[in-house]
Amino acid sequence: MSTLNPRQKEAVLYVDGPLLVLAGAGSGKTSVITRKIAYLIETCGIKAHHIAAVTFTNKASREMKERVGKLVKGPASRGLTVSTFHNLGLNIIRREHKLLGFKPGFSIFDAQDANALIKGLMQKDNLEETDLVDTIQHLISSWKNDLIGPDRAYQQAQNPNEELAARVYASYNRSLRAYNAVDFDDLILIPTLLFQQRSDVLERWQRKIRYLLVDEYQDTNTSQYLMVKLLVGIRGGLTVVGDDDQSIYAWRGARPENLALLKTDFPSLKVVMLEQNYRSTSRILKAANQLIMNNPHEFEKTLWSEMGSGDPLRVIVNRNEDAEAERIAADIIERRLRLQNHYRDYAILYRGNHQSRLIEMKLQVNQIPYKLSGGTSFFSRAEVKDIMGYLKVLINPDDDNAFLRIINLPRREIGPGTLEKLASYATERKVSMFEACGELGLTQVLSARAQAKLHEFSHWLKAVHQRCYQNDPIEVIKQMIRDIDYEAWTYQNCNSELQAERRMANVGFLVDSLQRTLERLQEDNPDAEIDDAVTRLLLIDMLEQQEEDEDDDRVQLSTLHASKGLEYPHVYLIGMEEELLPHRNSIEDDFVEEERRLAYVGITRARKTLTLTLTRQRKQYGELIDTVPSRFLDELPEEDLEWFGRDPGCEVENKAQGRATLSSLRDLLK
DNA sequence: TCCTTTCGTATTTTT
DNA sequence: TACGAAAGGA
Repeated sequence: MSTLNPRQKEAVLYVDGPLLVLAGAGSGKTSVITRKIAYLIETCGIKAHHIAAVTFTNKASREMKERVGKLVKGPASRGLTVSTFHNLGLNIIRREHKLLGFKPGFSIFDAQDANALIKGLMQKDNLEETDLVDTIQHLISSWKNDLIGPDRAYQQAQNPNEELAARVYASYNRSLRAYNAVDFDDLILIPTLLFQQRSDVLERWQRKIRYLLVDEYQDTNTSQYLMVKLLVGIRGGLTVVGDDDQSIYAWRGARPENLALLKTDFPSLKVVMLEQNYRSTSRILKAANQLIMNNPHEFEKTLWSEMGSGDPLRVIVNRNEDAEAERIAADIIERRLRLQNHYRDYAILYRGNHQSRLIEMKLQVNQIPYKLSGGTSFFSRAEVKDIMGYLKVLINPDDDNAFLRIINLPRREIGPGTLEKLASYATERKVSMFEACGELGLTQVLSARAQAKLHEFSHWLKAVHQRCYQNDPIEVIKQMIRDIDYEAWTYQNCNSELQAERRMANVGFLVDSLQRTLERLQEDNPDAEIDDAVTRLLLIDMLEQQEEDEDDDRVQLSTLHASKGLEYPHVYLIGMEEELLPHRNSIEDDFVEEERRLAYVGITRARKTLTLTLTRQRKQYGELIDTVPSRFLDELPEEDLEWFGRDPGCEVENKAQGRATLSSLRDLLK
């Protein structure tokens, strides 16, 4: 407790009612949450299994678990819930699945699955507007986030497109039910609706969760907020931590106004402000403060630190994006040698993913190791989807979506014609496609050959399913992957041997993760079965875990969005131009405030130095465009900025200097 | 079924 | 310009 400042202490000690902690960037909010959990357990005598801490990402929840584990030793922390919103929702649905009418082992549809399902539904109804699939998917998701059901969506529809989307929404939900599946949004929506409708169930959960802590509160959407409100009830055992200035996810349904709403919903709300920053120099913070002052505020806050004033912020103007990338590469090489530090101390942040390409190229040329955040997530890789498809069907034979993915993979000579007939037969009989495979009525519609193929497949799968619940399930699954000779299939479908090897490594990693997940679940609950583990696995992004093992002295490349929550000694914020940051679409739609927060997030990632770069000309859609410096540059304190290449003349000199430094450094290294 | 060509489009992304 | 998706041909 002695390591906390007075504000932080106040936030930890206040347990008499609902509390809002407005935690500025780098103000030690994770410390506050973890210490508060320790305080609740050790001093307030609240049992760990009555406390839940909720985050948005797996990464955040993993970090929090780790830090609580260090503070609260031994069995006292047993039963503590630290999880993502979605994982909490999943747990609630699992526990209440009977009441909700789900069979155990229900599937979770990710965005891709949902997209495929919507497309399929529209094709089945002979709807022409297949180009609207993405729009409709997005609309359905926002409706779900706003707790609007298909009926109300239809009533509220403003135009024919929305009407169509509402109709698709209804059949989409029916299909999910038929498949014994839920989508990501349902993981929050379904428990929330259940709580609204069944006060007895709500009370049960309120008795279980007596104190709730929520991280990154500004990122909650309407259904998440309602879930929190219902769970907390009148008891008021609630601490939320958030920062309205770091709200950068409004475009995907986050409601930063939920922060202000708390005041209305909990009149006794206490507000604590954390303004001391432990990360950045005061020059960086001054710039951040001055920038964000241009946004309207519900809560005024000003960050300060005792880290010294530090270097001025550099602003480097380059001729074009090529020069920008080169300049940064040279700068990193030069600084690393001069400051005797590591590649991992540097981060390059940008607005759009495409901006990383040129940078990557120049880093490669200069042999600077780098790590790209984001990219395709582990679960969207084809090989992972394939095996997950098998696992899904194994634990939930009703999942037609997964069934269709794997039925002909590897080739089983079951073509589209057969599948179409099977599908319509299954729909007619109101059974899943897998179930339909074994039915006798198929003789009427299918050739003997096609039927034999289907039989063969369904028998085999049924056998695997049974063995899964009798013997060591992981061994059974490994055998299954050998049975289908997935390895041969992979090698056949890859361009290079290396690619195939990587894919098989991913498959191996998937199975290992499944095993670890199962073991972890069985520690808490010896009855846990393979279906628990598979469902759980769907919510974990293993890419993060995987990357941690690799050697990590690399320059970090990241979008501004993905950089939230992280920090680096030296940050380059590139592309400080109008139309890029703020992005042109945001300017048009008047969302500049969120773009400003995005810039704010970027600036506050930096600990020691911050370098802002821009170009005079940039290629846009193949055309060379004269750029305008970002308005955000004008909003920074001029006296703390050091410009390079602002006048056209000295920029040439700059470049020459950069080249010279670079080549002399190269010689030096040889 | 695979490969080529053409066409359209062009933030941010977690679960 | 540069990519991915969809369509068309072998």
